[in-house]
Amino acid sequence: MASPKFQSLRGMRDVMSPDAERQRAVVDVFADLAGRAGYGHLMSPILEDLGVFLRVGESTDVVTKEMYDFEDKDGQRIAMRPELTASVVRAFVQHNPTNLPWKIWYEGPQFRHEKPQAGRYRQFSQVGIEVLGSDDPHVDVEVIALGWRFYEALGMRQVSLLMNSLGDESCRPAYLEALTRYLLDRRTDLSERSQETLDKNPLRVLDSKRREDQAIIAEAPLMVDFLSEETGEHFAAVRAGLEALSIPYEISPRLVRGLDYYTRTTFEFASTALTNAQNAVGGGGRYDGLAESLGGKPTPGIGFALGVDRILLACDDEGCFPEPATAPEVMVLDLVGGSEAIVLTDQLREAGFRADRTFDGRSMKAQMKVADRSDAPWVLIVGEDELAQGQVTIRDMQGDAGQTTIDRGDVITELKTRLGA
RNA sequence: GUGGCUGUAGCUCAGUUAGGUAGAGCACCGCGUUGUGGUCGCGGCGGUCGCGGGUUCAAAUCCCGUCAGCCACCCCA
Repeated sequence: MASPKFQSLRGMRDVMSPDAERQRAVVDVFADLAGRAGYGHLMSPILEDLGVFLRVGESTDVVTKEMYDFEDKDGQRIAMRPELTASVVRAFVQHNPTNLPWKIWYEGPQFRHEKPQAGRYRQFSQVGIEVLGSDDPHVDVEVIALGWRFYEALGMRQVSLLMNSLGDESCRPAYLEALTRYLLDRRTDLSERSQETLDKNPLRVLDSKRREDQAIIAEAPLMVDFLSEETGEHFAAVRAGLEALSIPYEISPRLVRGLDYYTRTTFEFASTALTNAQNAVGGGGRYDGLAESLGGKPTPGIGFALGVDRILLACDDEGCFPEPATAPEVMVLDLVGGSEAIVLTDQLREAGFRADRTFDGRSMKAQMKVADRSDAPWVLIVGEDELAQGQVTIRDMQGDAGQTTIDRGDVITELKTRLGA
């Protein structure tokens, strides 16, 4: 009886070598950039109390329709995090750090029960930063600039930065009223879907891509025309900062982000190298009311999340950020069995070399093929003659040095010399 | 969640139109050197044709269902 075969769940995949090394390298680049900019690392749990996310978006699909949630063995309502900002703010409120602004970076998997597609997975990975405790527009600039520099560091060139301000409580209500009135007047001309959206969150009608909505959206009142003096100045200061850094951006007055908590500065990074609908490689914004809604003191905050999986797809299209090399520096061939090869390989690794070896006592020809495929530049051959003489043969696999037999005790220094040259 | 396209060896795919009982290239293994890779030659392993059911003397091929991937919508990273 054959046992049933299993496969990974829908929308979830095994990232295998060398893609996995590449993904980790992306995170390493980000960690370095964020660390040098004064951001500490936060590793928060993948599971949170369901309430953490219910607070952040009653009209967002991410929270209302796509969340993996369940009751655990104690009967507690648990969610697998669909995003990380809410977790970070929960951690901020819980630990109440006193040295503000609190700047952290993070990385890790998130879960959304969506219909999968290239660049859209049910388990996906993001890197991001959050800053809590300051509403200085220069914080906005720093955050956005860090995202921009990150794409640059990966070699991405086909990224555009879209900027908008969603206003705050001083001006958004007036705008919402104007927008709602405008849309209600044209309600029956809107798509069915948009009519539903209109009832829940009029702002979101603006990012409909349905044809029948486009004419109405094009004429709709814009938030940027309703910004209060203070909010308008804040936005202008952010823009001036980006200009001072020569970071190109585009004002996108209909940019509305999916999470409800955004206020004032919002932005999105879109890849023009990605031809499918999933072309957003990052996004973020301010959420000045979120800490309070999670039980903390009123605290301004801003951050972004960048999609690692989509970034790598964009890198494939742009031909940038290749997989890191994983080849060993030296391969050990074992023609004699016994313990000589395991000891030699262990010593090489202890000495700091990337060292691998062959197994299974196959023919020398077969072992040479394995060594060749490994791309190791040097091969060490442990054969009967060598063993008897206390020697090892070193062979050049890529250059024209051929092979020579050296004393067993000289292997480490000899390899250092050859790899150093 | 809605609609559409696709699913044959580890990988990329042909074969599906006109049902007759499975192929190529690459990869892998072995031989050509009784201790030597990359090129070349020869040989070989490998598939319940996504899965389940139906029609038929006969199904990779036709029908139904189901699962998965992809595309658009939606959503968003």
